[in-house]
Amino acid sequence: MADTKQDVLRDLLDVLEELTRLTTLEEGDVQSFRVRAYESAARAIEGYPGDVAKLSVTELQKLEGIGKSTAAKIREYLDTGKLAKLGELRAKFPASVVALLNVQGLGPKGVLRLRSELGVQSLDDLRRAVAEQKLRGLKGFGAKSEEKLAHTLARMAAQGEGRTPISVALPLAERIVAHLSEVPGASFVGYCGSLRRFCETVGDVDVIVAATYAAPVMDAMVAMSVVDRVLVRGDTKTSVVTRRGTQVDVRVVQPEQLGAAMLYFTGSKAHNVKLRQRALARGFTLNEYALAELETGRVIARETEGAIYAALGLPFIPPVLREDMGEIEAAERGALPRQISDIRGDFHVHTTVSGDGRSDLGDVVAAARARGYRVLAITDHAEGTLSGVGRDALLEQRARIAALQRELGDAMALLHGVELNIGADGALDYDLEFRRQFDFCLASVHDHFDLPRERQTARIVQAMRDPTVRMIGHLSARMIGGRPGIDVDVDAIFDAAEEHGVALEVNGGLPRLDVSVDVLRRGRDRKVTFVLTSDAHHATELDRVRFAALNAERAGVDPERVANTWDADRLLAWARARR
DNA sequence: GCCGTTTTCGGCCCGACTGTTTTCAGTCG
Repeated sequence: MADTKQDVLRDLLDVLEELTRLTTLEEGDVQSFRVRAYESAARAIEGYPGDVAKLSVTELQKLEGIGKSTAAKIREYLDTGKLAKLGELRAKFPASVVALLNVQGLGPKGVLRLRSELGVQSLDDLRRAVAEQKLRGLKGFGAKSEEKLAHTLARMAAQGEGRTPISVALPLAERIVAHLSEVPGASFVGYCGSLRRFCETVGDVDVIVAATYAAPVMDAMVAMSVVDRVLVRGDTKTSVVTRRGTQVDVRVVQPEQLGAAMLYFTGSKAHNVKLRQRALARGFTLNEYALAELETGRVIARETEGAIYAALGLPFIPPVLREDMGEIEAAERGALPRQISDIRGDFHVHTTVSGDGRSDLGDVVAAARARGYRVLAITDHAEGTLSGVGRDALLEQRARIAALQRELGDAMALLHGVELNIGADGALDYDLEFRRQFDFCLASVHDHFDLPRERQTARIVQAMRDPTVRMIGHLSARMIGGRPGIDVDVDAIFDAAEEHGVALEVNGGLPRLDVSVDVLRRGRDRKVTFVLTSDAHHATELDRVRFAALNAERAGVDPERVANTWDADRLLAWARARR
């Protein structure tokens, strides 16, 4: 099977990333302008909604951040599948040397010195050199940095070099925020960083505290039971590592500087750099304390993010968009994507009828009512999965739902749905006649994750052809930080979704966030309907639909494409439609 | 390597913390 658009894009981004890392070593500087140029080129490619492979050198150069040289390299790679420059650099720096850049605390300068002075060519070499205490004699290193590296290497060996999945980071952050909020004098506590931007994995958790005195906050942080080790303990910044191995940075700022600090620590770095350049062009300078006049130092804005954006001539830009993928330019034009609000229903919810559901039907319905929903589809597992059930249990549930509907009246429409399992060859549970009796069917993959792309794509498209299927659940079936997604041709899925009028789920479960932001970005200009769901297995988990909304907003999906935001009549008509 | 309301050359965002320093380089975000 020929490479699809997504393969080409992924490969191209990989090439640019490798080029960036190799150039970092070549130049011995992460801040090298060449390095930064490659980084911004990658962002431009990532944010381009169309098919990059179709762009000529001239057209590529029109994308911001891509100039003559990088455009030519991109075209060279797309046309020949190779990049001469990359070959040169690979010859100079073997992959095992490049991997040393992953060691926290070790930058390009350190890597180059270790290599030239001690002949360190790999992580194993480094471990040996550290064990033999060879680093302490080296210029620029000492006993203390050697000890630190030993710690870092041990940590890497124990848990891999992985970033922390959002499903771990977000609850951790919320716990820390709650704890630090108790400290007297802390007027605001919140998390920032990539977590606030809702990235799927985070390198660390950034917590920001507004307080006049820092010491009590820092004391409270290092005293938390989740803390394993303290890395840094300064006046404004403290860094710890949790027992699970997640780094947490806590910064204390003066209350009046909160806006500037939030902006700064939320990032992304690229977004911040753009804002500072914008500030300079207006005779201002922007740092984590304030937006101020360059000449006089007079403070222009600092208390809120909104005030700083306003002073830079921009509307507030939601954190999830701050990736320097065109959001500043869009903000300038007044063309930021619309926010997703007024979610009127959920279409993927489990009850105790599923083996893995933990809340009774009545509790789930009450929770949905409390959220002001107008539509709720109950979708327990069909018999095709381990947690699934047979026909009798579902018929019993149907009767209960009918009874509950009589109590509810017009307040909320209850749909008796089911989550069908998509078999290896696309077969669905039960038979067509039985499936037709449901108000709402979604179909998802729960097994056979290793099939080749053609078969994965074919099985899902086959399921989409079934006249009862209204929505495909968690398309990739990935678990962030755990199981990789299945290999599927996303463009073919979009085509089938358009052809058959089948929606794609935006699953709000943090381990899933499926479809991913990448898929959402690529689908936002297609005529595909997306549906936000909680995939709740407990009544309290209905709230996860907000994560689905954040993911869709990250991708800049227009609310019109999101069925949940439609008015109740349209939404209900869509859910009940038959082919 | 990119880019142009001071520029096609000469700039390119900003600060904290650490360790090895005795005034600063490296790393990080």
